[in-house]
Amino acid sequence: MPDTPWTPPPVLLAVDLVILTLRSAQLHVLLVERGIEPYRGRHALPGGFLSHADEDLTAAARRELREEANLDEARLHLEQLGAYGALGRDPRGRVVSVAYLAVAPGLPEPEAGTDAAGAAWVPVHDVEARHLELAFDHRQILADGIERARTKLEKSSLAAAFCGETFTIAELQQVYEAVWGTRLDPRNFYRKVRGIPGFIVPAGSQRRTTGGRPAQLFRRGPQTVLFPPLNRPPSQTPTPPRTDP
Amino acid sequence: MPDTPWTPPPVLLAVDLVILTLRSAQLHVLLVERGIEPYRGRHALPGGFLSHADEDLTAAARRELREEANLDEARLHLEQLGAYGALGRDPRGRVVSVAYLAVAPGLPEPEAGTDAAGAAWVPVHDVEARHLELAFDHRQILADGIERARTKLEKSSLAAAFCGETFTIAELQQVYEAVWGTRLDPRNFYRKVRGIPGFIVPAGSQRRTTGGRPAQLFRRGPQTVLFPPLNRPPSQTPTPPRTDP
DNA sequence: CGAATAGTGTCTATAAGACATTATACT
DNA sequence: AGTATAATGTCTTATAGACACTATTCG
Repeated sequence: MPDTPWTPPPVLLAVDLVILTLRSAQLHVLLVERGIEPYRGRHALPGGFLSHADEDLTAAARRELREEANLDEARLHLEQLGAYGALGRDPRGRVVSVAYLAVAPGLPEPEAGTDAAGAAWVPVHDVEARHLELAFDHRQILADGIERARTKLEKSSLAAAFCGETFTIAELQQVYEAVWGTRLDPRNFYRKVRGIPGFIVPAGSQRRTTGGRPAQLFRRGPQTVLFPPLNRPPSQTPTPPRTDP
Repeated sequence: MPDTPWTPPPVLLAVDLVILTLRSAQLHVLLVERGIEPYRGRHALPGGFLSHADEDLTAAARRELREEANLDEARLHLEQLGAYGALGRDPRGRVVSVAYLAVAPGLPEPEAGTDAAGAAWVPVHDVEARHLELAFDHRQILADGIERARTKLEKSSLAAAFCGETFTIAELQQVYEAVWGTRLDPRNFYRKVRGIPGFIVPAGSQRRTTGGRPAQLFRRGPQTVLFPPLNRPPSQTPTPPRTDP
């Protein structure tokens, strides 16, 4: 253990975003097409390097959210997924990525002519089924982000982040069904959701019509921790949690 | 969006470890006393900078585990907690720490004269109750590590990592009680644990005596995902999950 | 024997899942 | 009326929690 004046090796830090949303009852992720090498032409998660040494990790994530996805940073959920630092993950050299999970309410297609040009919402199924290959280790990062969302639906109010300011119970159910990939009984779901104190609160007795009886509108309540939890039905292929990126 | 040949700012990467174990039915964490500034004399999580640019994050964590804690890397649980990159967290400059959670079976005091000299097992309660202040943002990292352990006990076989190769049901129960900070009914616990397929398997009909009827010994089974889960009893102070480091 | 710890059983309250019915809008 | 969606109710079954008892070692 030498006492030499030794300087730790600098490493390049990047930020990558898994931005999830619901579009026509399907879970989508925002992907960009890479314009430069490496992986030119390949789809990738939006992200980039820290812009300057005094930029916070979260600030960098929010900046990418704004620049690459044209998303309002304020009104969406953002949490860290973890750091990805495997050796060969970036052919350019030693790059460690800190991945973030963002959840946004259903939004229109990213507009051409904006900074978000080249970005597009892609059904996550297309990636999971390997119809679409991603750059770097982004397939793994996306899988981790989806898995995080799946587990957090159970005990947190994350589902509301997929919805707008107000929403119906049926819309909320669609979130659970799309993210979990299961069908839920509307009657049991209704009873369960309304039985969780502080999860959702009636928003005036508004209504919204699509041909049947108008539905009550709700907004998210003060409670972020759900109790009792909404348990995900056991599936045939339980996704085992990843030990380490 | 300029096209100038711009180089992203390099950042120093460190690794910090939350090493948890059980000593006399109390949850302990391994802390070192800092010998140099900043925070000289203060207790801190074991950790350090990446030793060279070609070192994996996980490899660095394992190296610190070996050097600072003198722990056998092979036989313990290790998982990433996340990256901590707040701006003022290290007075020396721009340092981002990737934190890892390690769980070890009950072990003797770190021996003086080894690399682990200066390290000591400290009851986590002493830190939580602010009887002991930690360096940097290590109090937060520790809190996150404990919270991670608490949640993972429910649906993963992490509890077995606190035990030795073989263990009794009562020992396993002590793990849950110490980490969750609750009392559990031995009879219900026994029934529940044995009812989870693949969690624990009888290890020969060994025994171990402390004055009463000898207990069956078990070892961890093949199943890492627990179903049905062991639910943590609702507490008065539910720890809300942290959004972002 | 009595003390101490291990293991098993039984009852009850509560929650989950399946399923039927009523309510309120639309064309 | 007929159709579509929302909301509520009932029944059955599984699970969680409280609690009593038997079993096997020790001194």
